[in-house]
Amino acid sequence: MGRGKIEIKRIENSTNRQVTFSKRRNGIIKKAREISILCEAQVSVVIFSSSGKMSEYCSPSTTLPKILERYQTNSGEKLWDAKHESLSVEIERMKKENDNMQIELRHLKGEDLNSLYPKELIPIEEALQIGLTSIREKQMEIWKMHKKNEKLLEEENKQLTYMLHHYQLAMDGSVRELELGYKDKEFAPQMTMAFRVQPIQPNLHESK
Amino acid sequence: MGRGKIEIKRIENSTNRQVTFSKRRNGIIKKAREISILCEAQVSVVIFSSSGKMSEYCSPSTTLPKILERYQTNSGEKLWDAKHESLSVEIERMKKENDNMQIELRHLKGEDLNSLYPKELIPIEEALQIGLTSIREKQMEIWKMHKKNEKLLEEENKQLTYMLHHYQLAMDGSVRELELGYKDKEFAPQMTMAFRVQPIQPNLHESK
DNA sequence: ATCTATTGATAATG
DNA sequence: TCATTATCAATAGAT
Repeated sequence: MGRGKIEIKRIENSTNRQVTFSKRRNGIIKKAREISILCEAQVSVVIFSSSGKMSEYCSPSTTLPKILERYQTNSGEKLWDAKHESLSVEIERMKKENDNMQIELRHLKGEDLNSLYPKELIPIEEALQIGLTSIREKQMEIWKMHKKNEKLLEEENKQLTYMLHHYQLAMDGSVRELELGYKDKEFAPQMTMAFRVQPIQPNLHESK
Repeated sequence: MGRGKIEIKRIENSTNRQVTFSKRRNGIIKKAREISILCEAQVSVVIFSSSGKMSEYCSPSTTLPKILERYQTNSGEKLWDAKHESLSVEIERMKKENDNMQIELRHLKGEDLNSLYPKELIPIEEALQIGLTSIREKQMEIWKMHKKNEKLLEEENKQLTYMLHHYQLAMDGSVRELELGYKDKEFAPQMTMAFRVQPIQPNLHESK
């Protein structure tokens, strides 16, 4: 149909090809719309041009996903289920892993022990023993840290008390000097600064 | 095109509709094939007749899943990703659950304790203590069962020994009677049968 | 894009 | 469903 018959093979002229694509694409979509209406058919057409431009048609009575769903049940072909399958396998794998851990946890917590053979109790007991030892070591470690911290604070306290004492002596001196008529009031504060100590900041959470 | 123009609206005559469907479906698929070849287009056509019969065409250079993949990236529409997403969410959820259990297990085994606050050590210690108590109770229970079993076996032994003793006495009697000329040899075995006891069959795995 | 000669598709019919 | 064919629709090539 046209000014001449054309062979059905790739159109070499790029412009011609592009033009023919446009015309025929419109034709196909028009036909798809017509058969949808005339025959109550459900039609889906998806067309990509060689340049990558997409065109589509879908019967108004449906949607592409619905058509594809129907396609799958009808053809038995998997369009996207293949992708889903790998995910389902992954879920199955994790579920098993989950169950195993759940069971292990329950056993460690002393539950469901009847489902075990007597022999199987031994490694669990050992694990618990090791866990308990570790926990208690950790607690001991923390307790020691607290203790050490206390000691440091006590020492700091002692030092501060000592400083304070000197400061008071100095103040008393200043007051006396003031009373005696000394004019230079700058010395006393400078001296107290010299006695100041670095605050100790032990960190109880250093392990976190 | 045909012996008369037709209006584009539902064909009421069912037979006509069916025939027209067939013809036009072939026409569309032919056109799809042609544009594929002429213009290097990628085309997918899926048609369902009103009676549910499916026809499809897909360019030879591709497959329907590939076209749909391209459709999705091109249109941004989700064809199957909704399902895909829900599965991904499920996987994510399980992964988190998994991780939590993994951590709990490690803590119970005395690992990674540095990642905990001192306060958090206490419930773990308690859980371990409870677990250990349960395990040991279970072991004690099993031990008692063994013990009980032993006792039963011992008793059975004693009984059997007693029976054996009687049997031997009876045999001795028979022999003596035989020596004294008694003819009735049937009595002795019958007496031993009367002494037989039921075997005791304790089941050490009764808890499994 | 638009035009139009020509081929292609198909409605009606058998 | 299949074949025929008159008629309309699509479109190739030109503008």
